[in-house]
Amino acid sequence: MDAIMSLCKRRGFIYQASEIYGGINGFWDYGPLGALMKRNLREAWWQDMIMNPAWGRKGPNGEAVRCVPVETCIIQHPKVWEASGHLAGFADPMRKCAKCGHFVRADQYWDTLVESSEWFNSLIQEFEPAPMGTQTPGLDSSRMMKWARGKGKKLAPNLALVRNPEVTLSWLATRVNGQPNVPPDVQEIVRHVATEQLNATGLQEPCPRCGGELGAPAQFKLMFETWAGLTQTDDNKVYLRPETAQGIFVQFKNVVDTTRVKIPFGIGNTGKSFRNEITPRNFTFRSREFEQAELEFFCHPDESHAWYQFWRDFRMEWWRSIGLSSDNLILREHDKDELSHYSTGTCDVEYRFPFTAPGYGELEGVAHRGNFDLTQHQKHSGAKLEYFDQERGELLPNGSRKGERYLPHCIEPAAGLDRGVLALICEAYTVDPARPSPEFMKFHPRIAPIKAAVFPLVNKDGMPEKAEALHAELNKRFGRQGLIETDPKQTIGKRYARMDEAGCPYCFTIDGQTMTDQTITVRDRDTGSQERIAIDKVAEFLGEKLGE
RNA sequence: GCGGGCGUAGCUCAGUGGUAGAGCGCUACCUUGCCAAGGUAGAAGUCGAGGGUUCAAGUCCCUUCGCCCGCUCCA
Repeated sequence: MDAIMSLCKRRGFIYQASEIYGGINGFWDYGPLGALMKRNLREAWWQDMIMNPAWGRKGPNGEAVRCVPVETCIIQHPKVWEASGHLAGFADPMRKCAKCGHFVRADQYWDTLVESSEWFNSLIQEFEPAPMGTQTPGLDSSRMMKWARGKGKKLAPNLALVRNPEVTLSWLATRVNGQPNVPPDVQEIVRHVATEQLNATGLQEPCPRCGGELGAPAQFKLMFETWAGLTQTDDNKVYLRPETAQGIFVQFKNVVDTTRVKIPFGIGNTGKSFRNEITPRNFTFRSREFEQAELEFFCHPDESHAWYQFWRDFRMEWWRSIGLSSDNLILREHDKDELSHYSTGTCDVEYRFPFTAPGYGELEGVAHRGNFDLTQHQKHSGAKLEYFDQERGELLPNGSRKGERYLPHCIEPAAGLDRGVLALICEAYTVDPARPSPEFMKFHPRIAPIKAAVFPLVNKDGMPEKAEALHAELNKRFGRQGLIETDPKQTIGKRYARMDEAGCPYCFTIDGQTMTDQTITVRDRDTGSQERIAIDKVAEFLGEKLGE
């Protein structure tokens, strides 16, 4: 991975954001080649999902797949995120241990303690089992003292009971003798052993890991906040979207009402999203600002599972078609218990990145979302989002249908473009020590930022002029798709090697023979092999390779 | 947030408290007739940042930022 990151920097694929200021955690910029490559990926998605969805295939309903685009705002009405569940889901109250910095979800505190706290499970064995019909375990202060000085010291060094057993245990006699009829339960006992100075601090709750006292629950803000308006008041608070999908759901009705689309159809949206990841890591894989390419495909509930399978299979095939062809790419269906209650299927397209291996990292999620989102927005906004399907319902005497009103179900293939670029880079990166240029990038021609290069074999004898003419011709025809390079300087091997490292699939070289018979050599990046073709067939050759 | 590692030229990395280095790459010229060939010259550095110790700090100490790894988290 280090070698890949180093190449990314060296050749201008990916830079650290704000690098001259020391960088900023969780943000990355694309250099010239990276920006071209990402554009190629976005463009491929756009072509194959919006302009010519699923390569013109028929869907499970037997008709061509129809999709339209939208481009929605990063900032939406705050209620959008309330309705979608992000505001609640993205802000789990967490408690932080003052001693070791460990985080615990406040709502799962006791479960976490019982399930995963070593010291708690050790300490509890020092209690006598509670007699039948009571909540009170038998307590023995000398056993607890012994535990505090032995096991406790190792397992829970910051627990009050361990730091100061005499003081901490002093409550015990008072408490038990004072209220013999209301014996303490386990939670109360735990609070007491975490409390050194009852009068000063009140009862405390211990960290499941080290026993130190936990702070009050604090909101974890996973959404970026800002203010729409000049004053930073709660009234003006807005959020940067954590996913592009909600913009689609919110505009669903408008698209239906204004563009003559008919169910089933999809709405696509690409753009930046933002999440305050707790731990941005693994190069660009988990960034705080990232770009998504999402399609929300709306269909009748009865057809939804068939469409789910359709998109799941197509998306897998699509990633393969642009270069992720090895078995590093897998499709993982979520288990039944992993599914949301409204979903009948979700899968991830996953790639085995060098930093996840032997595991996999998610590239794209294909989710059956049911009508969850439209239901939520209908409820929160009060707007009617139902679709009136004139092709369904019982057959009327006049031959038309009565129609059916329903909330469509939705299949969501949601791809991460930055993760896509990263996977394509990892997949393309190849080292072959047998080659003169051992390090090279095997990009699919459709994705490659540099599409071709034209070289004079040597910089004299009319070759550079000839090369310049061919370069101009190719550039005119293919320059919109990507870079067409040319370079008359230095030895041919060096120029080939440079192109290999940038992932340029084809080099066309003018040599002495060109002068006499009007042929040039084509060098294939992956094999290094060469063939001669006529100079006036070069554009045709390249067009074919680029999939025109 | 914790623990570990790292941070010196575009890249990979040397550098013992005492003048800032190498290889590759890059630029120019020469040479060059198919795979990072050779020669000559050149440009390129806030030694991550800030503070401290010292006559003197890339080197020692403290703080901080970033990257990588392991925990933790991941709707």
